[in-house]
Order: sequence, then structure tokens, then C-alpha cells
Amino acid sequence: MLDIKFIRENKDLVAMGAKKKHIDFDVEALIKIDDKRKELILSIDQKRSEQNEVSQKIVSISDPAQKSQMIAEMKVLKESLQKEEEELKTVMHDWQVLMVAVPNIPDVSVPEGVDDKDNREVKVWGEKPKFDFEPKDHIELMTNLGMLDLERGTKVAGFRGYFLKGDGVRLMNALWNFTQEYFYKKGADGNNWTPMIVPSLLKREVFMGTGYLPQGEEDLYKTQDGDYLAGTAEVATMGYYMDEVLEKKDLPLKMLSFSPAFRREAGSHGKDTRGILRVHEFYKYEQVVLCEASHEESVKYHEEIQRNSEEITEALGLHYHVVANCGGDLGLGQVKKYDIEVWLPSENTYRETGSASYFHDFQTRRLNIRYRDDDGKMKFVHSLNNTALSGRPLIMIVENYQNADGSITIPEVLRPYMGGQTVISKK
RNA sequence: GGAGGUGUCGCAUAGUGGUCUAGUGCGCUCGUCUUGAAAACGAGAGUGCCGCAAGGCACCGUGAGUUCGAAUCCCACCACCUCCGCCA
Repeated sequence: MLDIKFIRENKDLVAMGAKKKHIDFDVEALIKIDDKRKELILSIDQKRSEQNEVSQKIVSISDPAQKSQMIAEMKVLKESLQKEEEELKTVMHDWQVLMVAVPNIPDVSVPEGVDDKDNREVKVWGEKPKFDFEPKDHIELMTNLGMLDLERGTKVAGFRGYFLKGDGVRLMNALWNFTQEYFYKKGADGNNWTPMIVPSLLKREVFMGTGYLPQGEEDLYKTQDGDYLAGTAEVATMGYYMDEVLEKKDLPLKMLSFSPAFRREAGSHGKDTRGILRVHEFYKYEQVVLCEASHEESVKYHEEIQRNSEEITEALGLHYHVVANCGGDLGLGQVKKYDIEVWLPSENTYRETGSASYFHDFQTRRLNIRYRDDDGKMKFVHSLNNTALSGRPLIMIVENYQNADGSITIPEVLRPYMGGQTVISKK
């Protein structure tokens, strides 16, 4: 959500931003409703003021005739007050609906474009692996090595269901531990990341706050109690400080949150139907940062959390590139986003393993997360997030580190977490 | 799941229809006094909305009511606490 005052003063900017994101939004319609809102509030406040004043007087009046006269007058005032309050309620409803639909303004550095095909490559690291044999995909490799069971996965959990087992679990756990240690070591220079295990079953409110609702209803699983399952730990982590006033000295707050992630994948029925590249349920470590309300701070930490994911990917020895997402590929609240995409041999292309974005105060305004700045004013903090590690790097490792005999060499940095084991081969 | 209780300005409390636009204590800020500190004394201090301003309005868990007037009464919901049941 943006500040209505800001919208009023920068309506062209807001309109241009929406256009760059390829989102239809009528700024003029919002301003028109806001005019009505202001007009009603003014009138209601005046009437309440009068009511308060007369109510005070009624107490001290002893003449019964005069008293009932005043009460009668107040009854009339009350009626018109109620009418206007009713009207305001309707206006406020419409106003809110429009306000949560106002897209945040993308940064000038965001490339123009409609969808992910227009994303711009900004970095490449490493090289494509060369195989002197026909490389297999992760399904074949993992199934053969007893790391994955898709047949029983679908038997038990339905489409996109899977069991990870054996060395698949050990390798995955090694990745979790490696990631955790990576961020723990960052803490050594006072740059503290707080590890958290956060809930995934959350109230609707928090999804509204993070901007996943009301637009993304289809993508979320919903319970019969009206709660939703989160597709990322970002949601719960952002909700953690909802309705709180933070201390400036505690900023930035950096959180490394672990949680299961649930995705309906409603819009991607035909996509990635084989294997575990796209699943309904997986685990993920997410980086979430809350910082001071300045664009420079946001940019600084955006680069930092992006770099963290790059370093992890580099340590794993995976060839990747980074794209700056184009306007049309940005979410409603995002100002700018980088995707990190790792080379997947079986598809002969890069596939996303992480997504780093910043929001300015778009989310924190909805969630009401503030701090008092040095100038004494309350401000909404800025928020950012990025994947630290999801389940996908497991697939990338398996495919990129495969050997001719179908075994998998374990990346060096993970070996300490697997008892020094160097290769996963058929038992 | 059942029964009961509680939810007030950072914290603790007072307040059961009209000087409560919320009192008091602690804490906080500023000042007086003091070589300095403590103590004492005095003053001040919340958040949001509208407004150039003066000022006005809203906020006593949330929402919806009754009333000329609600922290106070009615209803629903939420959170927490205690006990019982169930499960781990």
C-alpha cells in the first residue's frame, strides 16, 4: 500500500508505475473517492464536535423543558450523523479495495517488458558442465540411487507428491546445515542473522499485509477455518513484527526463516509436470530484512541479500546467472527484483532457485511496522526478502554433479555435513 | 470440546451511563535545587485522521448495537489465564 497523500501528489508517477508493471489501475478514480472520503470525514467530525459540546451542556441544565428541547435537537443531529457515517462506511470500503490494489512504483533501473522473457541478464557465474556421456535428469538419477520415490509420492499425496529418502534426505539436510552455518558465520562480524522456524498456517490478515492477498487467492491453500497456507516463510516473518514500533538502534533486523512452503500452482497445470522442480509442498530458508526508511538502505540490503544467495550457489559450485526482472514480471508491491537461476542440464536452460526483492514501505504500511526516526517522526520500516535455499538446489546438484555411472559427486562444502562422504552411488 | 475468569495511555492499577476529552503509582523527558549524583519539587509527554494554521475528530482487545450522551449497558468475535476432558 502507498500513502494516499503520496498518491495524490504524485498521481502521474503512480500511473506510470502501474503501466510499467502492466497492471491496470485508475488513479483518477481513487482520487475521486478520496475526495468524497475527506468531505465526509470533515462533516462527520464537525457534527461530532457539536454533539460533544451539547452533551456537556445537557448535564448542567436543570430546567426540564429546556433539557428535553436540547435532547430533541440532538436526536435530529444524531440522525444525520448516522446517515453520513453509513455513507462513509460505503466510501471507505470502496476506498480500501482500490488502495490495496495500487501497485508500488518500480525502480528506474527495472527493465521494460511484459513477462519473464523480457528479464535482463545482469550476471553470469561459472560455466556449463561438460559431460562426455549422455547426462540423465534428476528423476532417473535420484530414483536409481534411492533418493526419491515419485510413484509412491503420487500414490500417497497425489499429483506432484514425492518422498525424499535415503541419501536424498542426507544431502538435503547437508544443504540446510550448510546454509545455516553460512549465515551463522556472517554473524561473527556483528552482522547478525536470527535463525527462525516460523509457522506456515497463518491468518488472512498477514497475507493481506505482505501483498499476497487479495490478488493471489487462487495460488493459496485455504483451510475451513479461514486460514491460509503460506508459500514462503516471508509471510510469517513479516507478520512477526506486525503492529509494533521498533527501536531504530535495532535496525536492520535480519531474519533467516525456515518453514514448509505450500503452493497450489493453480496457473501452471501443464508446466514442469515431471520430477520435483515444481511441487505443492517443500521446505525453504528465507532471508527477510527490515531496515530504515531510506531508498539507499533498501538498495544496499537488496544487493547484500542477493550476494548471500550468490555466494551460497558459488560455494556449491553451481553455474548460474542473475536476471533483473522486467516491469511486467514484478509483483504488486515489489520495487525491484533479481532472480538467480541455476543451470539445469536436463532442460539445457537456467531455472530459478531464488528471488530477491525489496518493497520500500509497501508491506510495512499494510502490516503497520514502524520505528521512531531521529527527527522524532514515526516511519514505516522498509522490507526486503530473498530465498536463502529452497529444495531446488538439490536437483541442480544431482544433475550437475552426475557421473557416467549414475553416481553423484558430493560438492566439497557439503561433505563435512555428510560424514566426509564424497560420492553417492548405488548401494 | 466443556466451565469460569480477565483484557484501560510503556508497566501496574482506579474507574459500572454525563466534571473520564480517562485518575493514581512506577518508569520516561525537561526544569528548579546541588560541586556532581540521588532525593525532593515543578512541568511535560501517546497514536492516527482532517486542516496553511487555529483547532477539531477518533482510539479504554475487535466488531456491531442501545442512548441526547458508553471505558461503563446488550450481543458477537478474538486473545490470555484457571479448572475438566481428549491427545501427545
